[in-house]
Amino acid sequence: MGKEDVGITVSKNDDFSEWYTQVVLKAKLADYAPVKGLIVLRPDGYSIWESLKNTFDKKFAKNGIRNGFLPILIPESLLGKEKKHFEGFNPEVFWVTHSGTNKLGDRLALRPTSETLAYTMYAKWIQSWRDLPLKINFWNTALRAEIKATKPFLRTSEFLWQEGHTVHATQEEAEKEVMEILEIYKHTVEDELAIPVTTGKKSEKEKFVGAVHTTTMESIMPDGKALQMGTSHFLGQNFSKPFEVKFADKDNVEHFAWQTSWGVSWRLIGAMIMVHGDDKGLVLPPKVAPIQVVIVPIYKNDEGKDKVLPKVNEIKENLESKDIRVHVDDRSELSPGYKFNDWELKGVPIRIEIGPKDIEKQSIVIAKRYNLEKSSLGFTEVEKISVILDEIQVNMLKNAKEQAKTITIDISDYQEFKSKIDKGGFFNAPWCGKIECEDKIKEETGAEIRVIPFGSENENQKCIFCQQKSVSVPIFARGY
RNA sequence: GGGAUCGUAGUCUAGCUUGGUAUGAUACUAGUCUGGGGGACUAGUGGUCGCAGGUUCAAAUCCUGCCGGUCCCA
Repeated sequence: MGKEDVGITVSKNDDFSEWYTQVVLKAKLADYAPVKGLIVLRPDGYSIWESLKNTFDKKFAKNGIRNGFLPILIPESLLGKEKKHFEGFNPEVFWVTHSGTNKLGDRLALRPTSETLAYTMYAKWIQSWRDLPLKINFWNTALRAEIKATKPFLRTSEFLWQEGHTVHATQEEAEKEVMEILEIYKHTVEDELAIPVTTGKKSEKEKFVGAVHTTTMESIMPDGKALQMGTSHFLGQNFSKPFEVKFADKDNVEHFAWQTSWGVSWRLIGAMIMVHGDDKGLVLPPKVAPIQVVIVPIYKNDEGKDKVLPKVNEIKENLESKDIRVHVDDRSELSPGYKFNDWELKGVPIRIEIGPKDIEKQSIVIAKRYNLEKSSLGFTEVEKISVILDEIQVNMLKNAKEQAKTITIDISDYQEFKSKIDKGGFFNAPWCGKIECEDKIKEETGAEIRVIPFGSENENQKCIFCQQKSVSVPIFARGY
């Protein structure tokens, strides 16, 4: 492998798809498993997931949500209990048909999602209004067969996610929960991953099968395609009726409960790679970076080593005492230049260089990954690094917002829309609310309604397709 | 769902048309010199040529099926 093969060999602009795959593999976030459509998450990838998980757990807990765990197998009879829901998932369900050599009577599904199983249990656990609300979140994996067009983190047959399932006594309370979750999602993605999102509702056509309505957060990727970052569904009584999730109210009258479900997956990691990465590789937001600061010591001989290393360790301990995740790259067989490139490929937010010259000058060299800027910092100013990490986090979100803005387009002329769609982007286009127009637009342009942003209701414009009075201005885009 | 294309050491690759037991680079190991942006030299290690059948005296090479990767169109 020559110099040109160690790092990323294509430019993000020239071949986005290839670039993405190389970043995932070469930054060692994940690798392909022996079975088609499945990937193995490596420690650096899993660490990012764990970081997100920790943040979500804290926020969920504040909302009164606790974690539980569901088994992976669901009997066919249960899965089929809510008919629409079943039809929606059926093509991509993996089935277990045998135990050893014995054929099973009732096939078992590898969960594509757990509504049916969770609500079977909920029906047993809920009798009275005193049992409500019931709010449980499950960290697990879901399995949905992806036969073609698989992509690490974005389209895989098994993916890590969380699915939350709540039960409420009233519709209002359930709808409020849906929105609170969406807010948690939005803030977590923006604050931790530095990715701006647009929140709103899915159209009838695009909503979760089985939901009354689906709220979503969508982001635009640098190649102009939209990515669904997470959804929060209001299920109404669509599941509580077939699954008999009932409770006796204060007046002792039995009611079907109101439910929600919601989830985000490791797709968020894919989004982070796409939004922030560059031609040198991954760029990690400090908050989720497994290593936030890497120190590369530089010396020529033992004499230099004796001068440099004590300072390196001192700075390392100093930073660790401030809860900064630090790593010293003391590999002796590699040149400093190699290490610089290596850590840039892996996306570490800050690199510190300390060599004999720095010892003399009583300063260190700092290189920021996200903008590749180098500067120096006096020994006495080392504690500023935690502030710099915060600045990087903020600036990354700011940059991502600007990037998103440049590929978001207000449009009202259909011909113009058609001519521009191939380049990708978020298109804000007025719509009459009819599924016929939505279908036609998708058929002719490949673009679908990704999200009807909150507050985009608008009756003063004309539908971009049929020219009739608009009801809202959704975001149309081609998606992942 | 339809089509195309690829698979040889950790990685990239030559060889395949015209069958004769695999080429080079890099990585890896050891040593010496090096070290502030992908270092140099020397000596080594590493391969059931994706898998399974078939044709043949002989298969990386020809044939069939399967597995896996990638891309294009619906």
